[in-house]
Amino acid sequence: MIGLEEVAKLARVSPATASRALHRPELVALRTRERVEQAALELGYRPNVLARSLRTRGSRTLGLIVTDILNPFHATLAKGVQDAAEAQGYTVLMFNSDEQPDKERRALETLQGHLPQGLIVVPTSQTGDNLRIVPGLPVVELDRTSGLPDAHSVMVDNVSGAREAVAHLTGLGHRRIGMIVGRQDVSTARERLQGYREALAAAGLPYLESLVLPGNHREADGRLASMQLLSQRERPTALFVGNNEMTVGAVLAARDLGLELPRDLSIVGFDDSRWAQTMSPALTVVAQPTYELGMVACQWLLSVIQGNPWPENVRLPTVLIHRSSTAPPQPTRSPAQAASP
Amino acid sequence: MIGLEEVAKLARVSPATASRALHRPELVALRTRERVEQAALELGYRPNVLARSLRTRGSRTLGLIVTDILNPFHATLAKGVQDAAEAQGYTVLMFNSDEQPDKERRALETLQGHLPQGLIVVPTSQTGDNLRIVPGLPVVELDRTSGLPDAHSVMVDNVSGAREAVAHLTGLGHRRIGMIVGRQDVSTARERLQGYREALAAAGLPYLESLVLPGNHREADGRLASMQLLSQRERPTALFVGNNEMTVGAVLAARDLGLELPRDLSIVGFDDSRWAQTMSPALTVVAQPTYELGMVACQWLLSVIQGNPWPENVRLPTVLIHRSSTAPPQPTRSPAQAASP
DNA sequence: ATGAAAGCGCTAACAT
DNA sequence: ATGTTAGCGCTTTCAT
Repeated sequence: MIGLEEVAKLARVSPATASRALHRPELVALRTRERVEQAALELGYRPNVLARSLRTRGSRTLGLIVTDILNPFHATLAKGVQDAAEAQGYTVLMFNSDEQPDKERRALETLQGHLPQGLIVVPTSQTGDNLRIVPGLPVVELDRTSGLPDAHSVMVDNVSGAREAVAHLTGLGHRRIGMIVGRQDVSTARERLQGYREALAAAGLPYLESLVLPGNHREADGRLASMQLLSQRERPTALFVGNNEMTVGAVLAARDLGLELPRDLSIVGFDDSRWAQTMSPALTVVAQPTYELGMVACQWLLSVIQGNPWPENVRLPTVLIHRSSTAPPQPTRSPAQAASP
Repeated sequence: MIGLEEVAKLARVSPATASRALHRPELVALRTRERVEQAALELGYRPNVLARSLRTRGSRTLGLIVTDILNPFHATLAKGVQDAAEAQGYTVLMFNSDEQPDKERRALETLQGHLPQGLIVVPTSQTGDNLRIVPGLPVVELDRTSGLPDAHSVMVDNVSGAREAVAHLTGLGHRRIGMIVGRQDVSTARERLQGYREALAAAGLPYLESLVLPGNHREADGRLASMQLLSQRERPTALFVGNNEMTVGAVLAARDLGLELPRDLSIVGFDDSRWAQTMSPALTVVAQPTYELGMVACQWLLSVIQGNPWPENVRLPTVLIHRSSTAPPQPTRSPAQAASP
């Protein structure tokens, strides 16, 4: 490997000067600087960031922990983070917690050894505890919040997004609206449920526990919960589903039950995706600015690392995209359609 | 930060002994070792991997460059790599080339400073050149090959996968089979085209250039190419599409043209996905062992890093999954159906 | 404006 | 079996 010493020798200066020439140009005479730059170029010099980090205790490295890299939503978040980091010359160490607090802990332990300068994390239920592994590290929580009182977070406005989605359904005339909701120890799930309740209240509809089924954010859970919900004697005419994966499950459940969208059932999902766009019928969804979410979180973190104060927590807006999976409920329903299996 | 020195002090040994106790246990008396371990635990000691790497010139770090992290195929590859690396205590630095040789080059430059011990790369067209940035680094090419004569690669058997797909179509009785093929500077595209030709030949069908349209691996290209292909006077009765993204485009094009699958058109895609599974009709595809691909590549690289010789290049098998988008061609076709727009 | 020297935290000779 | 010493490549005082 080409080291600074070789460069210095070729440029006939000391290693110290060579170092300064390359990243403190103002401290060095123009002519010497040019010589050093020339030498570096000639030798193909690449600074050893490990040595630099060790010395400066600043690694130009950020940690990123997402809960499921296979979920396109998270992949998009990650891309936003990476692009923002790269633009400022930072390297991202990405880990995957798979929603498991234990894997998150291990990721943090590994990460710590790399002396990251900041962390962006999509929290699990134990993030509050786990973060004690990296005391003093600037942390931005992404998409959800761990609930730590001094947490800094970049999220979408889940309450309003959910409210808008459900208001759309009530506006169409639906009065029995089911919800498949995520785990209540995840902040997004709590907030989306709240939006659902608010929209019902605004429409003068009662909140019925029997219409709200929990799922564990995965397709299979969404499918199971939807099956149950749609097999009730008096099944809902519309469904609001709390995340992208479970929405897939809901659509499949409807299909299994022979329900045609939107004639027999309206569905609104949370989070847009190509899948939602290309399904037939195309899905009405609450779209999130996913890429921006990641990018903003990263820019925000970098700004703090560079010494600026923490800004206020950020809430990006969602947009309801009206496609073809929602329609007014059937004016009349034959008993056959309400049959239980 | 807690350093080895603090641990050593608490355990009343020298830093050197503390270091040995923690990762060369056999060189240290059992009792001292226990004292050191205890001390490390008590203080929450985490080794500074930067310092370690600097000293040992071995960073326990691998580079991974994929061409599109938003493509679920690549996300799955990445997960396979990460899981395999983590299992052996290696950290993965992941980058995204977006199919741009230039971004690939920058990724390699950044990576080099981190002293990676190996690299896994999904090559772009310039990877051969770019790899000169990291001379001597063990490299595994994943999914595709750069064409370098001494490249080591982990791929699927594209020729046979494509051949099987097209043979399936000829077996159903199709005689006009179109193909949407990727860029010919990407090895997978070349190989899949070859499989297509072989299957046609085996069925005694001529290879018609007019039935083979190129696309740039993206949905939009697939859609455009399919539109053209399906608007021909005598349009194909079946389509073989060279990758997952373009298959989406092909399905949308068919939909736009009012063609019903599989009655008016059979489609086989390359690479399975949830989208392919949940589309209606569910898509017949050539499935790849994507996760295994990433995992094998990583295990392979690690084995080489640990001093073993390079194994033979690996070709994992594909599996044709027969779903509902393929059927025998219509026995008769009314002129109306073959109309051009 | 430049150089000499020290040291980031760790590990590997080399001693004992 | 353990301690002493040196040095990985870089940056940063402190001199000059």
